[in-house]
Amino acid sequence: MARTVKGPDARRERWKGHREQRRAEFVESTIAVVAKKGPDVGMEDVAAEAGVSKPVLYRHFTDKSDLYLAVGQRATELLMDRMGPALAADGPIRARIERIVDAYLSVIEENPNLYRFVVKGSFVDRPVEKDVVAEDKNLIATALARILGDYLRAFDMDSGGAEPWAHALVGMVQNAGDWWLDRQTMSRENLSDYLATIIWHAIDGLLRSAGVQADPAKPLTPLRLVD
Amino acid sequence: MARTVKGPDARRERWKGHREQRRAEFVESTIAVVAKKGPDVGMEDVAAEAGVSKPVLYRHFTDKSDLYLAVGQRATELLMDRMGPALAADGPIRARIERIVDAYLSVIEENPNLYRFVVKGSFVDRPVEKDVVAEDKNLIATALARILGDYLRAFDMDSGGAEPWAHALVGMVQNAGDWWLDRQTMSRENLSDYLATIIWHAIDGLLRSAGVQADPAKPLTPLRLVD
DNA sequence: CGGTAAGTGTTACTTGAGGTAACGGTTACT
DNA sequence: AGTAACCGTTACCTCAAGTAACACTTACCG
Repeated sequence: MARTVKGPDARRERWKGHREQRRAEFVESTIAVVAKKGPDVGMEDVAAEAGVSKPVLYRHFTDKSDLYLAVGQRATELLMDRMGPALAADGPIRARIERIVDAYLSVIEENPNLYRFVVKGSFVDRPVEKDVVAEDKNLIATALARILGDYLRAFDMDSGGAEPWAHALVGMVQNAGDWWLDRQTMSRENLSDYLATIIWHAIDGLLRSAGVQADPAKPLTPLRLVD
Repeated sequence: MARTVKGPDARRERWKGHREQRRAEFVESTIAVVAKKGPDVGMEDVAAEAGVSKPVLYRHFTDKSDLYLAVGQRATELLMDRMGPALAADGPIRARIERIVDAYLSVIEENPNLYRFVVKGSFVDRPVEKDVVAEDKNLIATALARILGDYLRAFDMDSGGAEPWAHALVGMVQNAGDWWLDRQTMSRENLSDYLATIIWHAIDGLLRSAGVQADPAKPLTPLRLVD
């Protein structure tokens, strides 16, 4: 008799969630071996770190590009875990900027090899919409652009610059962070302070041209960086 | 009798400068094929574009990394040819900033594939001191840092931020340029204007905190961006 | 005019990393 | 015993970077 009235096949249920967990384990193995050996690790290195052979790896990832993507997504989680509280916190605008910047710098400082691996992964040959680095920058820039745009529109100013300004601000932190990662001629605390200073001046200048005179020692209401 | 009184061997003199010229020709071939086929071209593509076989190419370049370096240096020449006049020109500070930014954006707009090829070349496995993109950014940032530092010191201010601020400003233009290159939702003229605006505000804010109230419609004396 | 310097040409080949074929094994369920 | 979904392995393929090894060309030298 056909078993159509029974539940799902338990042999199938047995493995529920297993593939996702396995994939996550391989991503962690990749992060571990990248930390150890640098951003140029190969699939053989990742497999060895995970204690499997390459065919096993390829059962869970389409190709190396797919692994880059998965690692990039995990790196984004780690970054947002750190930056999220700083983004959500309220307080004096300048201090908030400094905390956000510092959160980012602390992440790239703790695992510079992972940062470089992820950035390198942006150049692997594949559709640009799967570029995690570009996606992350866009995410942050879009949130910034929304806030800047809201402010500018509130004062009947041209908000056309909100988006490029947001991308410019993201570029400030990333490029200064890259330079600092290579040189480390100053402490992270100092760099965060300097970057917060110039970012604040940039934003302050834009607001002043909109007729707003903001106090850096106070919260900027209703400026919100999180949804 | 020994030929020590004669000039150098003409068989040798015949080829004087030839290798440098040949190498330059291969660099131009690379730029041409990259413009046509995109940043992922291989050595076979470059050789075919130059009308030679791969061994000939490898007589002039140590490896692909060496080709990346040579192309990056050529791209830097092209960039400086365009930016040099803008950097050297005097005039109202804000307008100067806009011309410099526009010069840069015009270069990456004219040959985006070359730009991507050069940036991708930064990730080829080799010593970081041969990274032309990092070198170019450092060159510009160092010139900026010198000027900012000079100004800050003239007013007894802490100039420790000059270098990170310079790298931050470079990052502004580069990241906004990358975003614009991918999207192109606005004209280059508009983007240059927006970027000049936020850069001016950032610099103005730094100067104000040093007690300087600069007029964007006037030259900033003795601010010089060229040696 | 043969020898030489410094170039050129070519095909066949090597190397190594990404990726896969093809097999057998394990465990729990039906 | 058959099956689902995982696991293991080695040998192998593919392809782009890079090279070995040969012959040829042109202009100069003695």
